[in-house]
Amino acid sequence: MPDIADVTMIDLLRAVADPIRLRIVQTLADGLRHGKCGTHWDFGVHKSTMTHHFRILRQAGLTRTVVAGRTHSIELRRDELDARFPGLIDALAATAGVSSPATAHGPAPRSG
Amino acid sequence: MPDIADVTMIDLLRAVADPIRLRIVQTLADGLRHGKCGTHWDFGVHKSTMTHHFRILRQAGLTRTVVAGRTHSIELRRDELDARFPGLIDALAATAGVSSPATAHGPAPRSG
DNA sequence: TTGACGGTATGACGGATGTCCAACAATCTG
DNA sequence: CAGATTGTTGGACATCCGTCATACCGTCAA
Repeated sequence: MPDIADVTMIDLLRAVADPIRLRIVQTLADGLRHGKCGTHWDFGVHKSTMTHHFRILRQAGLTRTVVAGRTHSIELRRDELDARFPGLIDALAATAGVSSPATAHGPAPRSG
Repeated sequence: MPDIADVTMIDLLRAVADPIRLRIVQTLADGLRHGKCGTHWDFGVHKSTMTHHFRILRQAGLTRTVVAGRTHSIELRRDELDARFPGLIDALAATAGVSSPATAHGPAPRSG
């Protein structure tokens, strides 16, 4: 896990410029710890592929890994990232890329 | 140039996840129009390589090209981008990735 | 028309990237 | 110990990406 001062914006952007990894970061943006278990992340890719993505995120300085027994969990390095790249995580976690744009008729927000 | 509604966050992130293109976007963040002329952008790469990067940015929905005679200029689609991805351009344009992180103090706020 | 300038289009090439597979390691359970 | 669970490591492979070189096109100036 790199020192946050050594993390460049390019490192960070390259890490999140992948559909799977962006989804992971957006999920982790809730501030909670999430397991690496395949049951939680169902992207339809192989187990080792997920390991690969988790490694990219960690090496990019985005996440921290917590090992407990035989289960591993990851969490965003939120405070450090917010200090180094103000507003970036918030912007990435925004639902703009997930929800449908105004013109398209996506799933109605179901106000209830 | 794609409709802003068709632009995904992944498109956008892939476009800026390159040193040259991120610098271009950060420069364009001043809201002004900048020429594509090689004299303005000296990245030490070939002319056609710059054309390639400009194309990526345009196809990703980040920039707009204005042709005047034999000179081409580009500008950020700032308003549309801010509406679709709130805070993202601001976060990318921040100097965090440019200034030196060595001290970890960040740029002095210069109260003046 | 000829030439210079600004930029694009196309093809080629080496390196990076995402994916799978098989093997391995560490931990809990019996 | 044996077995199951969780995750990593390494290799292999196809694809994508950034770069260059060349050729080409449109505009302005003689």
